[in-house]
Amino acid sequence: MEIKGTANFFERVYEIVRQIPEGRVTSYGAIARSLGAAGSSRMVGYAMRAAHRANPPVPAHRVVNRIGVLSGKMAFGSSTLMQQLLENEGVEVVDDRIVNFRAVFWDPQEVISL
DNA sequence: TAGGTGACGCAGT
DNA sequence: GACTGCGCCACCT
Repeated sequence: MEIKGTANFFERVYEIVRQIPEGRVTSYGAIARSLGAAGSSRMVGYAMRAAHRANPPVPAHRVVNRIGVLSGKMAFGSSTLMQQLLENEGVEVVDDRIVNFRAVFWDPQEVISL
């Protein structure tokens, strides 16, 4: 299914990211698939980089790459800020990588299938 | 107006 | 099983 009401690709990405529960994370690829743009995972990452421009701001720190690495921590201004935010939500992060990534992984399809 | 960039993911070797 | 290269498409300069 596709989300309607959101004309811009970026906003569609933000819509999904905003649905991520606290203490959970997801991957760019998962979001891309949810939007029907499986091959455009890069676009999701690019959208996240500009997430700070979104209104209201999206929890971009809950989005990581497919292996659970905080690839975009730099976009937060501080290399440790992203990790701090995740740990604050109960997500364990070691060496810029999420521990038990599979356990805290949240599939966007879960909401879309509503 | 046109080109380059980019928080990734997958297939092939 | 692990590593490298290519594709993808919207936004920014």
